[in-house]
Amino acid sequence: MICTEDDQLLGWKDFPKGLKVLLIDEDCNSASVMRSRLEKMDYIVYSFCNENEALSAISTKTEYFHVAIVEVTAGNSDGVLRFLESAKDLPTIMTSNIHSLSTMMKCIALGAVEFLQKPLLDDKLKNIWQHVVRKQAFNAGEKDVPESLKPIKESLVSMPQLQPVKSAADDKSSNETEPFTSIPENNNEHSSGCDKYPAPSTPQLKQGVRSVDDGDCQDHTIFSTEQGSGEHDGDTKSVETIFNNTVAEATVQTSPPEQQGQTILKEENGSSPHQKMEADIATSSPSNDCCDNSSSHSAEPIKASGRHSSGGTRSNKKKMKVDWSPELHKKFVQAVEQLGIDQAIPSRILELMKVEGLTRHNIASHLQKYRMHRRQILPKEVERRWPHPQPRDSVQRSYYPLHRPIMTVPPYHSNHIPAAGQLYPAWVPPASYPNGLQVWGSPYYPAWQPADSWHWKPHPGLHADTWGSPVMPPSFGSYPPYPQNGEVYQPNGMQNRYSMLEKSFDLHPAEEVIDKVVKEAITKPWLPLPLGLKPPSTDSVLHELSRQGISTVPPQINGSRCWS
DNA sequence: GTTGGAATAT
DNA sequence: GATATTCCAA
Repeated sequence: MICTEDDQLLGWKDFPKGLKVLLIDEDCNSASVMRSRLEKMDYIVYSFCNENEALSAISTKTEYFHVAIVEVTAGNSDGVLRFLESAKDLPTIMTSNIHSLSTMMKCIALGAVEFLQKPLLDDKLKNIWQHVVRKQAFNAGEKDVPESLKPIKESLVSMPQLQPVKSAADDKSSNETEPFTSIPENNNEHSSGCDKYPAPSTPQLKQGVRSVDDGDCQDHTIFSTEQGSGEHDGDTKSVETIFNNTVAEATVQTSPPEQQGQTILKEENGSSPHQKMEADIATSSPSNDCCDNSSSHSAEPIKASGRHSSGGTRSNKKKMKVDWSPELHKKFVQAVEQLGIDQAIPSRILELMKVEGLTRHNIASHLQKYRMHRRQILPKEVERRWPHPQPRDSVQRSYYPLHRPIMTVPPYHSNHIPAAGQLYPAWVPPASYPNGLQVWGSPYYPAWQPADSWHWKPHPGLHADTWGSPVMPPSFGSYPPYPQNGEVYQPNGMQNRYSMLEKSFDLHPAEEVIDKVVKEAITKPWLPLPLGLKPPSTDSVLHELSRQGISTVPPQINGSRCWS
C-alpha cells in the first residue's frame, strides 16, 4: 500500500538485511547470544562491552550504525543514560531484566526508542529495523539519512495512508514484497491488537511518527466506537474530531520542533477538512458584517460539525450537521425577508444566502423551525394587536403567508425587492414594535422584527375597508375568515400575478391596479387572470383586455377553481 | 424527476 | 432542542 516500486530501497536489497546494530552488553554471554540471534536475522552486529567503547566507535566514525541495542543493568544506568545523551541520532533500544519504571522513563526521556524487557522475543528483535526506518524517515535533516533510506523518508512523509487502519490482510495482499512495506503492516498489527507486536510500541518522544502509531491505535478505537462495529472501511476522512484533536495534541506535545510532527499534523488536518473549515469559520464569523447589505452576500462556507467531510470522495451517508449560527441565521432571515415570506422557499432562500455547502434540505429544515417559531409567537402578537375573537386555527396558521390575508406585503413595484428592514414601515412604525416581541433570533436581527410583525388582517372581510379595496370575490364573504391554501394563494403562474395584484391594493387605486393587471395580462397572456377582484374590477379587467384585443381568457377566470 | 413541507428520526 | 432524514403530495 504505502510502498510502490518507486519506493524501493535504492541499493539496499533485502532490507533490513545488513543493518548494522550496535550492541552494548556488559555480560559477554548475553551479548554473544544476542549477537547470534541478530545475525540469524541478517543483521550485522557490533558488540561492545560498555558505553565508552561504543561511544568511541561512534565518535571515530569507524563504523556507521543504524541502530543500537543497549543492555541496562542496575549498575550501568548512568553510563547508559550518558550513551543515550551522546548518541541521540542513533535509534537506541534498551533491553533489561530490571523492571524499573523510573529507569525506563529516564531512558525513554533521553531518547531511547524502546525499552524491551527481557526475555526478548524474536519478533521484537526482528522488528528493530523499524526504528531505523522511522528515525531516518522522519529525521529533521536530510544529512543523516543514508542515501539508501531517503526513499523511505520521502515515501513515508508524503503518505497520508499511514494514518488509516486497514486490516493486515489487506496490506499483505496488496503490498509489494519489499521488506519495508511491512511497516504499515506491522503498525496495523500494532493497532489492531496493540500488544501483538509490542516491539515498536514505546512512546517515542523524539519522533513525531510515534504519534502516528498511537494515533492508529486510538483512531481505531475511537473510530470503531463512533462507527459502530461496522464499516469504516478505511475512510480516513471519517475520523471523528476527537481523533484529530488527540492526534494533533499528541503530535504537538511529543514532537520536537522538527518538521516531522508538522507534517503529520498537516496530514491529520487534511484528513478532516471540514474540521478546519469549522475552525476557520468559527473565528471569522464574529466579524461577519454582511447584515448591512443583504444583496452583497458572498459565498461563504457554513460552519458545520459532524463526523464526515462533505467533500469526501467516499459517499458518506451522513451529511454534515449545519450549525445555524446567528450569522447564518441572520442570512437566512434576510433571505426570507428579501424574498418576501410568501416567496421564501428553500431553493430561493438557498440562492440568496449563497452559503457554500448549505443544501436545500438544510434550508427546508431550518425554515420549518423558523415557521414553527413564528407560529408560536405570532398568535400572541396577533392577539395583542387584534383582540377580536377569532378562530384559533386561523391564528395558528397565520404565521404562514399563504394563509395570511393579502396586503401584508409592501406595495408592488415591478422589480423592486424591498430590502430587509424596509418592509412594512408604512403599517407599523418600528417604534411600535413591542419589546416583548423578542422572537427567534431577533436580538441578532433587527431587520427581523418587521417580518415578525405581520400585520395581517385576521378578518379580511371584516376589515376590508380598513385596508383598501377588498380583493375578495363576491362569494368570499361566505368563506372562512382565512383563505385556505390554494385560495388566496395562487399556485403556479397564478401566484405571481395575483401576488402582484394583492401587493398593489393597499396603496394603489383600483384603476391603477387594473392597469397593472392588464399590462401583466398583455405581456403574459399565458398566465391565468387573477381572481379576487370585486366584480367591477374583474369586469374592468375583462373589458380592458377585450379592448386590447385579448378576448379569450383561461378557463380559470370564469371557473371556480379557487373560490368554489 | 424535482420541490416544498410535514412528520419523524437522530 | 436542533438538525437531519424520510415521506408524500404537488
